[in-house]
Amino acid sequence: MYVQVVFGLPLKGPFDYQVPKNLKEKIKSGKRVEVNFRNEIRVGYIVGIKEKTEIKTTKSIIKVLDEVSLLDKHLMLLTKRISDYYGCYWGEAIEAVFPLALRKLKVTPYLIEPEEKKKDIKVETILLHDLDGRARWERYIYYLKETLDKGLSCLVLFPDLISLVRAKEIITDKISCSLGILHRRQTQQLKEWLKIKEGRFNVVIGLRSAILVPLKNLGLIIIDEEQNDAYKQNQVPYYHAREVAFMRARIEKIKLILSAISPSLETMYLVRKKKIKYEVLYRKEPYPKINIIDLNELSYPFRTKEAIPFPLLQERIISFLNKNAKVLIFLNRTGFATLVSCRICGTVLKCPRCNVNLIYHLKEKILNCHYCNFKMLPPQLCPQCNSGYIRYRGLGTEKMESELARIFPQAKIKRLDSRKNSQGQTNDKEADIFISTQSIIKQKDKVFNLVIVLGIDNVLNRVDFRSAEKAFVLLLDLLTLSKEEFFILTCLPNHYCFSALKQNNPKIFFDEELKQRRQLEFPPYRHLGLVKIRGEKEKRVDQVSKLIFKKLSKNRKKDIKVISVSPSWPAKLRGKFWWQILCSAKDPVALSRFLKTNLRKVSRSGIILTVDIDPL
DNA sequence: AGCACGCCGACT
DNA sequence: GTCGGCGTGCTC
Repeated sequence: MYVQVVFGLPLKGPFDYQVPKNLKEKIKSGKRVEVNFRNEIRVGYIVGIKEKTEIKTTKSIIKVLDEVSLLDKHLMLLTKRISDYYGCYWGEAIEAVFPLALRKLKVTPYLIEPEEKKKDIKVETILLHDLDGRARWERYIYYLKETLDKGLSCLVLFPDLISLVRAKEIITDKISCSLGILHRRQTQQLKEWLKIKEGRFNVVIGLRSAILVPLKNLGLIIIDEEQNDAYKQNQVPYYHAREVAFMRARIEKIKLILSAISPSLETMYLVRKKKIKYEVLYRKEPYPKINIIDLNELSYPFRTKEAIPFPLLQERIISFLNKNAKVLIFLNRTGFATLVSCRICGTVLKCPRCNVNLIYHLKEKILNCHYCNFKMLPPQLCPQCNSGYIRYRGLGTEKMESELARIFPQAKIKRLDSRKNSQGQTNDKEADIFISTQSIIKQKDKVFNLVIVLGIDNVLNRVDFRSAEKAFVLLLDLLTLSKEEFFILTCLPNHYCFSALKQNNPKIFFDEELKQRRQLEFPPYRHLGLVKIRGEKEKRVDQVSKLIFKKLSKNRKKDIKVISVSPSWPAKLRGKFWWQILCSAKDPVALSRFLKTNLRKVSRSGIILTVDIDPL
């Protein structure tokens, strides 16, 4: 008797191992085994059992690590699908299911598992378009109760810890159930995971990786804020939890609910094709008055990016301050100055490892790289020409804070930085003017009478086909935090993002954006595959990238497009040079298969290659 | 991924 | 002659 074993390594397998007589009873697909692989003791995952093998010299299994199979047939199939879709190896996808402790040689005890129940569920996918921002919970509770009443269990995913903590409170308060919580940073992760495996919970909530929990008798999956980038895994297997949720719902034949204030184009496309149901939850409170300010019409100093056009807004801010109302100034850039340069020779201070502009932070009095976190003291003299005239230009939230303090000395001003926000601290409710970056959006309990959006053009002007989508998500999120008045300052006042917002009609945005995506043949009409090439030697990375591009172009099959080869942004990161090759196809499985077979034989010394299907 | 094997240039 | 960079192939 032999078992087929895969490993959490980029290897095509499976590998056959002999089963000693005394272990035969314990063998089951989905259990982990201790084996010798290349003279190393490793954890392997059993994916099959067979009587014979063509391999001449097989080794024996050393130990079976689990008393019960940790991957049932549903999860086994799911990991296979993930590996086909994202072009990783099966073992890598299987490993993503396990908490860190179980990827090592840790023994698990005998667990009593729940019996399989018959599922009496309407198999469907629904998008809840939550324009209110808070209305979704009523629907969540309805669907959760419906599923629990049928004796089935539910899995609910949230994009970040703040939402997860809030969800725990709401569910504990509104629903009688046994609630399990799973995320990668918790201390009791293994314990909780094994409890879930034992069927001790009928509702499990978690972050991205929870989409792979071994929860039996699943009847419902909910993905909260489905458009959130946090659902995309940024390491192998690069999966997106929403996509995996579709796969899992299909395998388990269950209900899937997606929700968003501003849904992803991928999901909206499925709504338009009538593949999923669409339910709009309209805003309960009246909409704020929306003002789009055209910066082109302002006189010189206020038109530039680094000046704050407060003369224009001063009167509005003061009138709100007089009402004792709350003001939010949104600016998506932390730090004080975003451009530090020499007044004499023009040299801009850049990160030595990433070659991007260093940001000056006033509080810590340091220059900081926002990509690799490199830190240095600001030089007194220009490193290029030795002059003593260093200029601090560009606007960050810190400079905004000091400017506001100068203009509105009577107001209490609070700057919310992402570190504080992610801790979930909310003891700063008493300020008049809040200054914040993107991190404010997670704080659904905060509401502002006046919201002023600055620097949205930085998002719109990014070289990224999703830039409009990202800007629109941001604006709709901010709109749900806004009560009375909403200002956007932009040099692009005619952008369809703003028209859709102003007319309270997201359809305008989705129509235009989908039209453009169709013309460009970009997602959601096709799937992208991004090959990233990185290495220490700039010239070599450049050459290899172009070589791979040529090879891919030559070998490409019908339906597959090999679009471009170019340096990434940033082109240099942590001392390594980065290039990328972009490909697209209708069928993601064909795309990853094509890339896998063609990249296997490419020379790779001094070069690291990664493939990301559906990159964000 | 890591490691061994084997090919070819350059150099104590 | 051999040291070593790097392409190729294998791991049950």
